[in-house]
Amino acid sequence: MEKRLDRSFFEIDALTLARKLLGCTLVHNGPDGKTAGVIVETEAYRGQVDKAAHSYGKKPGGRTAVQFGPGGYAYIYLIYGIHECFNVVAGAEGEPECVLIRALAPTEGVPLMVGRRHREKVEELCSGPGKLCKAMASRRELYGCDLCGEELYVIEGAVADEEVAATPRIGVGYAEEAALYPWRFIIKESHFLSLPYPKEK
DNA sequence: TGTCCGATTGGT
DNA sequence: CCAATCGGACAG
Repeated sequence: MEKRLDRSFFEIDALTLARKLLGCTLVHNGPDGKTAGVIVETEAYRGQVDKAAHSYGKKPGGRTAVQFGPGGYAYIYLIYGIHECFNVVAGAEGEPECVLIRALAPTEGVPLMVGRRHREKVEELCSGPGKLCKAMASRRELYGCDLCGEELYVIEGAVADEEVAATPRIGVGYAEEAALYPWRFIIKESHFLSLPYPKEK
């Protein structure tokens, strides 16, 4: 029944991985308990060709070091001095790519999430990159954590193309031409997105 | 060493 | 609309 994704699943380009992660379930099995949610919103970042990526034009080392390693590890960084964002490293060794997880539909550990977030509504527990990190206790201590391990892992899942939309990424207006790349993927009808998807006519 | 600013969020 | 809050990136 429940199958955990193995290393090979993550060893592909970030664009492909971002799409394939929709419908999969991210699990955090930490000291305080277990939380999990279905991935409903992702964004691809490709360091070799993408001005919006932290690893763009960079050599291995520093904040993005883990991105240069093999796929299937956690890239977590501090944003605005306050929040943290969780990414899945994509691609093979030497390819600095990753997928930002932007929203989840909670499936397990909701009371734990409520306690960590100080919010009651399930729809708002994980509806943004910083929110889901807080809800799942993804602190920077998990930087470089193996996603094929026991504390952090992903369960296989899928969604049909008709349920998916691709849009420009959020908050990357500074990235010139890359700002318009349709590298954000969402499950359109999900009620757990960071931004509502406009009604189709 | 110093300054600038962000892959955000929550409260005015 | 705006403050919070800090480390990475880059200029000097």
